[in-house]
Amino acid sequence: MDSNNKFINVKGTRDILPEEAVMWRRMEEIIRKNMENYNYKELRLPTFEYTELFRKSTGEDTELVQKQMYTFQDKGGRSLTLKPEGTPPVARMYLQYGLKNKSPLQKFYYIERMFRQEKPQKGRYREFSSYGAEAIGSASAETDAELIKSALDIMDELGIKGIELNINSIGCPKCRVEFIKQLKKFLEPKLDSLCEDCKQRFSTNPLRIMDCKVDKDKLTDAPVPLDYICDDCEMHFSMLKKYLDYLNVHYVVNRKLVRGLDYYTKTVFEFVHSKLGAQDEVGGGGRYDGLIKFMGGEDTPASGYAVGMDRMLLLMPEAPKHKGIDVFVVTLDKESDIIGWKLLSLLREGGFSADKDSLGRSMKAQFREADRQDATWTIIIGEEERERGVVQLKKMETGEQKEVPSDIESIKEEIKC
RNA sequence: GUGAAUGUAGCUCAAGCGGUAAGAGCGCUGGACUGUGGCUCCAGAGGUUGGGGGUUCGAGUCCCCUCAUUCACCCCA
Repeated sequence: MDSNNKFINVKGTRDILPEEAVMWRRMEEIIRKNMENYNYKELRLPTFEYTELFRKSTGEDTELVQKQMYTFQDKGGRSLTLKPEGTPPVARMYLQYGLKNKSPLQKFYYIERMFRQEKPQKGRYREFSSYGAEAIGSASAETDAELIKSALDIMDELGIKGIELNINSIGCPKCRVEFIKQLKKFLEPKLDSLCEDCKQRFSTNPLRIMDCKVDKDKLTDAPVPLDYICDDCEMHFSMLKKYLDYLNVHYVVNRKLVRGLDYYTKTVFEFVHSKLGAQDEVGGGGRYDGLIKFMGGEDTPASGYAVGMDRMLLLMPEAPKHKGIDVFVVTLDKESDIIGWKLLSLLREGGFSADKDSLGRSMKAQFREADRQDATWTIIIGEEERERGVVQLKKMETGEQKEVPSDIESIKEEIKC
């Protein structure tokens, strides 16, 4: 409640009113259609998971786990967390149900609400929606390119222009050891001049220092992962670029791109758009070859991404109008109102969207309502019509009106075209 | 978590240096047109100016606190 003692929505949550809901539905339909064209199967995730799942898989040292999770204890004393991202639950489901046994490559997508307790601002909410895609079982750069292309297809079909794709490779655990050694060597002499966060990261997660905005001037000459990646990773990255070229996908290699979650290996990428302000990332993802094994499964390569739907919505062109209803029934007296009420039900049964006044309003007001509802037809029933067993059928756009027998079949015949 | 800006009708916004029932447009309701929507005209409803405290003869306006929103930092979708 606010201080005016009225109920309002919780900070960081959003109410979606009918006009905007039309946009959301369209977005969801386009996501589903495209992901299924790519043969990804829909998964529906629980709203909350054991806190351990995220602590372990997302990474103890990540910003997300340290300060953004909605964690609570249930009455059984379990520590639970509202899911802040989709990849760990998907990986858990993959393992829990032994899905590798169905086929060595499993491809999933989901459309879900996520929860992170951050200070809200443009494009950043505490409850937000994202869709994601995960391909578990393929080590090929072909799969990375396929994932990237699926996101671009969706944004394209939504009418979003001006998306930029950044890609990079952060190497595998093997080559990262050498890179981190070099990075630390470079940073050590400057350590005192770095910001507080970076001083902390130096020991916990030096990779993250690379995309620090405060210290970026001091880092222009810092080593980047690409300089140290092994032959295998190098090969993977050049294959990725080749596959993207095959698809005519335009990309920028951003050598400083790293991601905030611990499980990424090799390929990382993000989609950005300048219109979004500070939160310019529409979506991002990468390869996470170590995660499945780390979570107790067999050594299984995997790759995936997530896109912020709230942010996509900000980029979508103007809202298509809510479709109007087919028929609005106008009645002029009490007895006609009963007839109209029964007719209304028959129209709905017959597959037409239809409505009538239920507030006892004047005829003029009923017509105004019909207009507001953008009704294609109006059916008028009054004393005269009742006595003669007819109704007036008016086409709202032209104002033409004709008399039709009052049985439902005759009416349906007239309005179906 | 830190910083800045902003809170006036359902929405978008007015209200000189503090000055005497807080206004407009849109929307809503009704009427002009007593059985026909949109256009036009007329009328009406709707506000403790986010909340609390203070200064003052007097506060929407100035000060303090608080809450909310927005944008940015940070981080990410």
